Amino acid sequence: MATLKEIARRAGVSASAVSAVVNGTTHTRVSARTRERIEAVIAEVGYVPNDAARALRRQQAGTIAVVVEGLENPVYKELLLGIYEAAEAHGWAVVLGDTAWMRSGSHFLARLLGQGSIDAILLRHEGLIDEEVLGHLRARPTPVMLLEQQSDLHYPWVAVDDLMAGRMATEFLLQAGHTDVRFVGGFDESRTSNARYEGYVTAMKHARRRPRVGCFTGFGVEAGTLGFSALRSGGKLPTGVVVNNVMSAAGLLAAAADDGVDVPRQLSVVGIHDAEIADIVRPRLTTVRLPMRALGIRAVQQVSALLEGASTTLGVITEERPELIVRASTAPPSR
Amino acid sequence: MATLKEIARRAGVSASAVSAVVNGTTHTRVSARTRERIEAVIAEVGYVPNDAARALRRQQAGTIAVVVEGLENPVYKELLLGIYEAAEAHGWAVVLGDTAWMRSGSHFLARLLGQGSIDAILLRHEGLIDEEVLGHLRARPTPVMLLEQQSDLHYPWVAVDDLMAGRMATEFLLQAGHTDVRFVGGFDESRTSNARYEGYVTAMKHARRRPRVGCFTGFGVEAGTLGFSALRSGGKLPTGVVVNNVMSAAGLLAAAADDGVDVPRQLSVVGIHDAEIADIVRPRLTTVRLPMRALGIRAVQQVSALLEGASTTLGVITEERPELIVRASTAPPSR
DNA sequence: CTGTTAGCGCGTTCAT
DNA sequence: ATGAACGCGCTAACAG
Repeated sequence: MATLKEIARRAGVSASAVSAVVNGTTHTRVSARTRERIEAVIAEVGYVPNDAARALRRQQAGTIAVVVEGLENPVYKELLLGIYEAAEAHGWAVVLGDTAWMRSGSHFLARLLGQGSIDAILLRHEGLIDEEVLGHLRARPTPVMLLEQQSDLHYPWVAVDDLMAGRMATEFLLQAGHTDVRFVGGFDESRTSNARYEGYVTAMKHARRRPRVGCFTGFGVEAGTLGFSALRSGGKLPTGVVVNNVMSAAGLLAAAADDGVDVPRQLSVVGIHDAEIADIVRPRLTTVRLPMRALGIRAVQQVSALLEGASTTLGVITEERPELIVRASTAPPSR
Repeated sequence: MATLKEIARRAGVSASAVSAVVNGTTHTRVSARTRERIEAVIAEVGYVPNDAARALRRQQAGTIAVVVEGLENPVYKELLLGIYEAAEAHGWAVVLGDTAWMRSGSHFLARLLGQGSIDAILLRHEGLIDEEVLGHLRARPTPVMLLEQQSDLHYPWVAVDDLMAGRMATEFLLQAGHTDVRFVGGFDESRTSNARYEGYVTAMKHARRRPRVGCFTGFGVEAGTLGFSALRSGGKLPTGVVVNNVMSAAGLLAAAADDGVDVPRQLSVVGIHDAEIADIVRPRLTTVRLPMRALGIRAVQQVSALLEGASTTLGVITEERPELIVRASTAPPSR
């Protein structure tokens, strides 16, 4: 490949002149004529700077990594969009990975841990990462920002208002006249689950209804089917249920259908998080949309500030609130 | 951060000795005693090699990029798993991106184009990428391997047997007694769509049934709803339909339900590609599972060979065949 | 068996 | 306005 030096040789100028043209630097000034010459040669040869050399010299790679748990989960679509947009605006490329890849000894982890190719890491996990891996990460100077999760390791974090989301979902059912509302799904070491559940409890207490202990069955679709079984086997079915995650809500819906339970006439379902799946299933799912795009943007801003040595002001973002999207899986109780 | 040189200084040895220990090289041999000293210092200081310097020196980054169109599509789950596993086995880290990020001028694209941080690119797109971007890519020496797509730019490619998949789906319906079977979804510049459609046509002709011109409505969920409308407005509804993509099939199912059409009694639906969604919707979708994991593994092997200067033997992989997964969206025709 | 040396490609300071 | 020289951190060939 053509190197900077090669371009300089061909254009009959020094390497620093080429560098100045490529980077628009003012340190080394160059006349309009030589600039044109250089640009012509660059275009002709198809020169592109070597990122490794640049990263080494500049001591930053211009790339941030985003690692999420369960990449195939559609709820990340908006988040990634926000991250990508903000990162580009800040001059960064973003690369993605799945937390499942962060195994001890993996090359993926090595890339995250080793300096020079990744400037910062945005990490979205559910508290299921190997402590050892987290320890490695902690030992490195690469800034890590947690998305939707807190850590006892005192990492900075940003999150949407999950408590509010849980509360909104519950209040919606309560206001529709439901009295027996349950909370299903999630994982008790997860901040999001706890916050959403807390929102549920808050809303119930506020309405002077007795909250029931949440049934934390996990995250995926199967968490919904499991959740439904739990409700089923727990005596009388409630008339309303708030599900921790839209995928689980879809699973619960499917289980209800298989069991002959009519949604929404016998059971109203609200899922937290909005995704395309909500419009695919029948009945369409009522959901609480979370401002994931805003979260992504905010995360990038924070990490940018962090990289520039700023102290971190973080936590729950407030620029945009969760939003209830009423579809067909909810109705007033039929009795 | 601690550098190699720093470790050498602290351990009172030369840099090359440290390098040898870190990399397990035999070029420079080192005694057990010094090795222990060095390892102790490394552990104490928490030294990790600088990837940028390594990449510059070795002239390879140890990272391959995978760029897919519509990252949120669940059909990539298996593919990415295969790629990740194979890449790790070959000593590579893999980073992901979405084709939507490959815009002219984006930093993401710059990282793909610039040498030193990415050794090879695995690209899965549907023929919708900017020609200009493709041109840039072509001008670079970084190997590009196309997944599930061919290109007029003579890139090497690998794909699963999409034709077979289309054929299997169609034959299944035919054998169940259907005579009016249609093909819906996809995009006429896409190799996958064309291959699957060709499979449909082949099966129909083989059964001496008249294939109908495919209705190429796109890829997503909306392609299914659009497809259903098209069938609806085209006179008598067929009794069976092969849908290009499982997401579109789910969309078609939803549209059918909204229209009061009973699946599978009035209409049998087979989706190509298997994904969790097939088990979420009701009725559950009959699908043709494609060996995406095998495809990912093969792609990595190919690109590895390519990087080592081998000539490329490629095309449709045969180590694993598509597989019909019968669920509840198909039945014999009711008349 | 060990240390010295010479770059990899680039960006920047300093001297011209 | 321009070029020479140095070093970022690492590896591999070579000398001891």
